[in-house]
Amino acid sequence: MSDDIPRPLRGRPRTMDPGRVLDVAMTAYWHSDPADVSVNAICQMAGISKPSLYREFGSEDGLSRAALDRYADQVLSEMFVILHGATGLRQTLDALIDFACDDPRMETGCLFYKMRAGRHRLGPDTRARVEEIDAAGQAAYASFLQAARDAGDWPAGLSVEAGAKYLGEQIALAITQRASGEDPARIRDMLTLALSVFTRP
Amino acid sequence: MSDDIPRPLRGRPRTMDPGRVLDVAMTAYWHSDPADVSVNAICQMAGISKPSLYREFGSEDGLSRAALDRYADQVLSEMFVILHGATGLRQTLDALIDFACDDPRMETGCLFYKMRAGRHRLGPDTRARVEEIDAAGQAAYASFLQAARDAGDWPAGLSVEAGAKYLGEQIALAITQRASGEDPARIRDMLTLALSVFTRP
DNA sequence: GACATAAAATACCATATGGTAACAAATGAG
DNA sequence: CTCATTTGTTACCATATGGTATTTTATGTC
Repeated sequence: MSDDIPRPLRGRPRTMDPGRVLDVAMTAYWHSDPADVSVNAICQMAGISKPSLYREFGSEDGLSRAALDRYADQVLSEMFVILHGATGLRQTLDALIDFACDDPRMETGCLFYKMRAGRHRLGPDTRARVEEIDAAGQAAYASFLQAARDAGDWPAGLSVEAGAKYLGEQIALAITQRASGEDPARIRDMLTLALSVFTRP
Repeated sequence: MSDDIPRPLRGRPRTMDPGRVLDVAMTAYWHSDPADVSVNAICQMAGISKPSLYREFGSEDGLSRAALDRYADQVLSEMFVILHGATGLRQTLDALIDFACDDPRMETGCLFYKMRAGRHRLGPDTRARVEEIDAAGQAAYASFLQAARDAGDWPAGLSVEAGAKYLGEQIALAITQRASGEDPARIRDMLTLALSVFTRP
């Protein structure tokens, strides 16, 4: 994944740190909303000029896509860890509830969900990446639920596909509600209620 | 509610029909997204000039607020009818599911939910109205559920308040998913699953 | 020092936005 | 007919956007 760009031998040394710029962009997109953060604003926050940014990322689409990549690596991966290290249905659902409702990083919502909600405003590359992540997430939910089903615990008359979609949407809803300042206890109650369909006869 | 504006005795007769303009605006906001429709575009679609619109509605906030008012009158009222004419828990939930999943008017989503999702982008008046409608909706859900609870059918350990919030959010989710082109059958399955918590022991 | 090279910043472009000043046209009152 | 009144339209404003042509600055090479 690390691009190991060959540093040139001659020329003015670069002062712009792409990683730092990406951190700025990712945080701004994340804590506010991708549609409400302009490239101008990011340049100002990062203390660089616009052409510097455009040389590195090509376009706004390139920047937002790179920011989303970084977010997937640094943040979203944790959710996949929870799913892949699943021990049992109830425990893993509880872990997901804890993550969605209590993890301080999700206090201002999830960048991926924000981008997905406003995907029609994204550039083609970023949108493609959003759909990729969405599919990966759904697959992870599905394989987790399939394992639970194989282990026995499963409500009758529910397909794994439908359950995965449902689970994903309920978690997205909870995190999105956190971003909009809902009462955390209420959110937890609602998510617990929504996911109780998996663990009740 | 009808403003019965006294038509002046003198002056150029008006050709602009505020109702028609509001219909154009409401439909555009509704079928696209409030944040993606400019006043310029609305003027063009309605075939009027910008100052005409601004004389009538004062500002973009005034226009969007008026459009939301009209939407509440013409569309949202139906949902309140379903709730007030509630006959039983199961039947009314089914009616809500039908409305959310099958009503052709919700095929492109719900203007109210779209505005609520992007409320931070709205002007103060429109946002205030959104919150008003939100509270009214929640109250309607609560009184419906309270009646069901009084009638006997109610899961243990669930407050009416929490149930109302949950119900409202699940319906909002379903309608929002319709707007983003999800498979209608899948949406119905998910909403049915979500609302099954009300009707299962 | 002179020069190629790469990165930086300034200053700009076209476009779009919400909003308005200034003016034209259509009516009733005198 | 003249004039006030009301509406409508044209043309404009300041601001912001994504994006770029141009120039300046800092380096290694010769």
